[in-house]
Amino acid sequence: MALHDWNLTPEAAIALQKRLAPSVRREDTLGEVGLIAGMDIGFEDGGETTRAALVLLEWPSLTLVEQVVHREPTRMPYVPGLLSFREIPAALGAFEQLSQRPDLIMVDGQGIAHPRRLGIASHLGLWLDLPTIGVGKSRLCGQFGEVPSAKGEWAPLTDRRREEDPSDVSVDARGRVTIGAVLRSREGVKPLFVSPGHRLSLPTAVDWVVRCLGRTKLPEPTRLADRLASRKGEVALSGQLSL
DNA sequence: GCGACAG
DNA sequence: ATCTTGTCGC
Repeated sequence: MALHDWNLTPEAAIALQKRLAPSVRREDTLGEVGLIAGMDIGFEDGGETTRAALVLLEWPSLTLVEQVVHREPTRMPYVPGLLSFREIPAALGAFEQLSQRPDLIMVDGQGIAHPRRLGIASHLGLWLDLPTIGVGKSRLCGQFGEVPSAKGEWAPLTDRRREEDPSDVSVDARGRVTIGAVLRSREGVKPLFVSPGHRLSLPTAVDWVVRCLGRTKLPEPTRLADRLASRKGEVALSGQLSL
């Protein structure tokens, strides 16, 4: 299927997610990490234009080495659970302009913390066959208790087991599985929802997000991508170090 | 049938 | 996500 054939009905999109979800890898397959990408989407013209922003940071300096913005007409509406079909086409357009392949990608949105375990981070990871982490600012599904107040600590995000979950996942006494972490990325601020996208485990996903944290709520990769996607013009070259 | 609902 | 002014705090 071509990139632009994603003119699916909600039913077809859901069927596709169920078919793809089993291919998502939740084990660590990370190699040496030297480049980390951050991806986010923004909109213009009241939503008619989709703007994909991509930043590439060098690890461990977290120095910005490349940034890309790609614009194209919006072709799908926002539907909870089907976000990837609306945003991935533009994201891929941005990746085509990137001169280097990242070793890890942090995406604004959920990974497997999704009703069918295929949030935008997982879907993008599958498509690019690269390790991805979902870094959401709010919850899509799942339940969680009180989140510790110290930076770096987190509470598990759990959900009832779904057919899309692997046969070997650990299920608790109540038939629930852990799909992500509600992370305190900064004291006194609403927590982040971190979940594995593709090719890495939850502990590893949380580790990388924490390692990329500065003084702000969002880790550097998505913080810079966020800024590039929201503000107009390309504003990331300098004045990036908030560490 | 009644809520919940990434960006 | 985006539309928007002022305001609180480091």
